[in-house]
Amino acid sequence: MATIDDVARAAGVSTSTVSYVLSGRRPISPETRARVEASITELGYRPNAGARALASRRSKILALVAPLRSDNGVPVIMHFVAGIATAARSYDHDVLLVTQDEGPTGLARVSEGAMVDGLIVMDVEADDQRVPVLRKLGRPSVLIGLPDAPSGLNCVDLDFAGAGYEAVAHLANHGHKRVALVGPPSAVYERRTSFATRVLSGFETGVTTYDLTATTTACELTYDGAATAIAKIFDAVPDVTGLVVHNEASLGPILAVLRSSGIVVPRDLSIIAICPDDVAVDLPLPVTSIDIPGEKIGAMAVDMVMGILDGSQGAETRLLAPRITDRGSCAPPPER
Amino acid sequence: MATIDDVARAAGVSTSTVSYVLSGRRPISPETRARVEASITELGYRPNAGARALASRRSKILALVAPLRSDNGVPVIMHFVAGIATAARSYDHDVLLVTQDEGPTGLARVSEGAMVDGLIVMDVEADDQRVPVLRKLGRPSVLIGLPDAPSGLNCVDLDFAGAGYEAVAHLANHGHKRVALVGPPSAVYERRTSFATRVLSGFETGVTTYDLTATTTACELTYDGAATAIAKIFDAVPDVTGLVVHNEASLGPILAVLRSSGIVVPRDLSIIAICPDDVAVDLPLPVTSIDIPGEKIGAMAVDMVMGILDGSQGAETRLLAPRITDRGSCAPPPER
DNA sequence: TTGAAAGCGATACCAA
DNA sequence: TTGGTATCGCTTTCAA
Repeated sequence: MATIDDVARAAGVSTSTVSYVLSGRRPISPETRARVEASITELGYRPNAGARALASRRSKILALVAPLRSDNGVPVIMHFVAGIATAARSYDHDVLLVTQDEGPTGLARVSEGAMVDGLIVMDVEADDQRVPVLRKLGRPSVLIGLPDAPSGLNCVDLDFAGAGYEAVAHLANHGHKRVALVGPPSAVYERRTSFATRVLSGFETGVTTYDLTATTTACELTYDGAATAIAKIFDAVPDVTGLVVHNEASLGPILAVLRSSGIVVPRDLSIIAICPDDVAVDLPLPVTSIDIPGEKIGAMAVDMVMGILDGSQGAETRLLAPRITDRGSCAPPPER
Repeated sequence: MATIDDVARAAGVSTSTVSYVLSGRRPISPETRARVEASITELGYRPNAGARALASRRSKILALVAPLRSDNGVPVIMHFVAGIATAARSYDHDVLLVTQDEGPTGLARVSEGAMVDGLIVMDVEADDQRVPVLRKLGRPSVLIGLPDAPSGLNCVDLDFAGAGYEAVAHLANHGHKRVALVGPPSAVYERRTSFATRVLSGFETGVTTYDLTATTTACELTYDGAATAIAKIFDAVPDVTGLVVHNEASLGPILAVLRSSGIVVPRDLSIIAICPDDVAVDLPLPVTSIDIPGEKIGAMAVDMVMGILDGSQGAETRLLAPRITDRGSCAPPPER
């Protein structure tokens, strides 16, 4: 490969001039710039990433710590990753994938070796082990999610508590008195995954506010799991009329279970989901839902990291307001 | 951060000695090694990735070009990515995520800048634009999939043609005479995505070999899509008795459509799927399937890249033999 | 507006 | 078994 010196020689200028043409950090005369750019294309020159990182102390790489397990919506993860990857490229950065199961060690590894300029951490738990590590590292980082003690850290996410609340409110406003929450698999709760517990608390706030009768249950990602969850709910609140489903993967199975039980949506039971819009649409019956805008949140996370990197932004937490799209799966409860 | 010189000073040895302790490329006396290692832990030293990459011409990073769209199984992609990320770590390498939609440019960018040591490319098309680019780059690379002209390149994948064939054979051996293939969405065929066309051709070979009546159809990833596909099939081959489903996302919807049409599996219709095992299990009715072992294939891809990197391996293509797991969704066809 | 040269922090060759 | 040092390819300060 051609080096920056090759380019300089070919263009008849100094090395530094080529560097400045590339970075734009100082004015270059149009003629010089043209000659340099010509040589660059001619030689097919591409700066060496390692050398650049060494000299500039910037790798132009962001670490993304993503959960590659699938005990909880896979599509939604994809949306986040896609949003992050795309946004990173728009800042001329790349994304290094660090798997969740490397744990806190993974963060230290890529950060301390100066392999990455910043970190984005998904699937945050309430008492996340990585939070203290992140603080120590002192590198720009953004959490997607909301740990118990987010002070000094940057967080971005959907306002899941708000989403839980609004879902209940939506049902209550339709006149429902008995509602239930179908959440993610129990493992997600056991990890105290931030978004799961936040939806739960928002749901409970709503239930109290509107003075409803309610029950909640986890839901495993199998058809059996969906059937069990539904059975549990009807057991706990026999004449339940409204369902909040925060479990994209189980949405299809749940609808199937309901139909085969002769329960008609929304005549007998209203449903509102918290899931990506496309998931809510691609069902036998479109479901009213609160969108989880993964791509947007991912892009925001990148924006925030870049903001910290260029010093234009301090620690903050951004929670996106929940937005309901009515698809007709909620109606007034049946007369008793 | 501490540098290698800091460590050398602290341990009272030369820089090169520290380097050799780290790399193990030359014998070091136990005492020296101990002192150096002590200093390393004490200082919390971590080699600078950029400096190391520059000097050694090895970044210890592999590029993974993955499709972040979702017009075809998302879980299966996750499996591949997980397998690749995990295997890469076992070789002390990291994974840089390059999105599909950067196209051939993305490959050149990370490769020519020496950002990565090797590339793994997923979602390969028959006449993939990236194949010639890959050849030019001259960097170790492995395709997951099989392009039309794979010569000189390294490929690894499930033998999808074999899978298509074996699926048909499985049905034929149960006595079926009229079968159908439900494939991925039409967009996947239009891109001439390698795995889709290979299953198709294997299916057709099987049909010819066993002298069956058959039809094939794409299937969009919505419930409507599943219903349409089923309707089409029964339209083309009214008394079809065996189904090969190569579309993990539609498996659930298809089963739902069948049930609501009063078609009982496997009494009226036998089904064999080509999908990851876990998908075949987590259905209202477990389905006999040919596994797509994403993690394993991903790990093999990494093994191959590493093999090329250390010169122990040349260009080759590895196709994993299809393996059927019987879950009882295939039975002899109903008497007419 | 441009050039010269001193780093950046490792690796690995040449000596001893 | 160990040390000294040139080198990797770029950025950026200092000078002109």
